[in-house]
Amino acid sequence: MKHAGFQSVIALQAPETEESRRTLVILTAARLFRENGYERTTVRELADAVGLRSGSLFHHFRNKEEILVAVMANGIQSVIDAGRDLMARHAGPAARLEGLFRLHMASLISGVGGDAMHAMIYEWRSLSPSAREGIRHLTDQYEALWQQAMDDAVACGLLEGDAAILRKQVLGGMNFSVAWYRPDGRLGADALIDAMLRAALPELMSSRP
Amino acid sequence: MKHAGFQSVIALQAPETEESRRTLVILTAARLFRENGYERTTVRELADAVGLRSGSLFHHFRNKEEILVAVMANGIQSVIDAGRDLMARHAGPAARLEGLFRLHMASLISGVGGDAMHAMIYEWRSLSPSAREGIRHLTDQYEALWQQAMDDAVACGLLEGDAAILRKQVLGGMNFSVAWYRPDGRLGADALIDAMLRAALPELMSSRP
DNA sequence: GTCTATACATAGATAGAC
DNA sequence: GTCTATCTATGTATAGAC
Repeated sequence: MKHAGFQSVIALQAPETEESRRTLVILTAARLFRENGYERTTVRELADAVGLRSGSLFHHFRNKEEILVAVMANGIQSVIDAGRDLMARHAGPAARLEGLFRLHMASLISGVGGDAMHAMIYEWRSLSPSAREGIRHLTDQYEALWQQAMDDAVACGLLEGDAAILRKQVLGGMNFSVAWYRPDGRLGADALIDAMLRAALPELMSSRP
Repeated sequence: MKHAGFQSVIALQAPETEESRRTLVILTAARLFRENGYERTTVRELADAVGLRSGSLFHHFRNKEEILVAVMANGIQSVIDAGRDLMARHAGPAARLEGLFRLHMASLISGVGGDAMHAMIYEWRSLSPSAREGIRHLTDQYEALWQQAMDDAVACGLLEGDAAILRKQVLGGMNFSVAWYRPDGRLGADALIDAMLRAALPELMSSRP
């Protein structure tokens, strides 16, 4: 089969910039990693899924690990950005905590963001020590947002206990939902987020119906 | 290097039954899977770690997946057994919930049980559909224990909300601790379990110091 | 920037001697 | 029950033409 000719036609219709092609690979990789896991996803499968031959991937990425790093960095960075925006728009500890919670759950459930979060949760052991350090730097920033919100909530009496452990428990409970939540199950996305919020942080909801 | 002679000496000192050798492989595999992940652990590494040549493993297990299944089934079964024993010894919803919580955390933190739990959490996607079904049958039994305790706690007013979601949130928060807990960190094992219990189920602790 | 072709390593698994 | 030896397949990554 001739692939070059096919590619030319596509190029005429929608010229791909270097950046958009790279992004397509990253988003597709995130989806495949979620479906089959990083180790069981081959570069050939990924190449097929984006309409390339396997060798061509290595023009965009030095190796397979660099793709995983890009998937993770891409995903966590967008949640950090949204989280900072949220912290800037809301002042009270209750509103901030609830906002971060809903943002995190929405990221996990949504297709694009969820794929990247899934990789963050399940595939970090496949990173080399140096790559792990780079991703760690990003997750630290995200956790700092949560830590601040938790500290404020404890300081004003909204929550009780060890703020760091509370943060771990709440985030862990959310993250694990990627292992069991099914969009076609008993709860839809919105109902799930509400129910999870009530379960994890009932203090936030006690003044509501 | 001659291996047969070495094996003979060992056999004279400590004759290994079929069962104990199989158990050694399972426990060693659990540890290696935790350290390096199932996909990145080779049958050669596992064989080396138990003092065998790679081909010999396939006398005890049909294939690599069967080892993973044995690791998981072994681990979850021991927690189920301990959980049922606990439910039989305690009657009240509060004592049962706290008991299940401490049992689960202790299993996660302990070396042997923790390795198997780690595999349950991280490697279930490496199972074939049929193997996944078999393991699912076991996890269903374990979750049923929790569901019963949660239902009772909600029924008697100890907890509020959706019992199934509460269970998912609490178990998820615990399970995720394998990703961040370090025994040499700020909290020792006992302090961690107490802090996690306060964070996840503060209702159980409100009547205590 | 993509393709074709392939190098090179390593994986899981098997056969048969002992 | 374990070893030695090996098959076979599949993986990542590279080289060079276009």
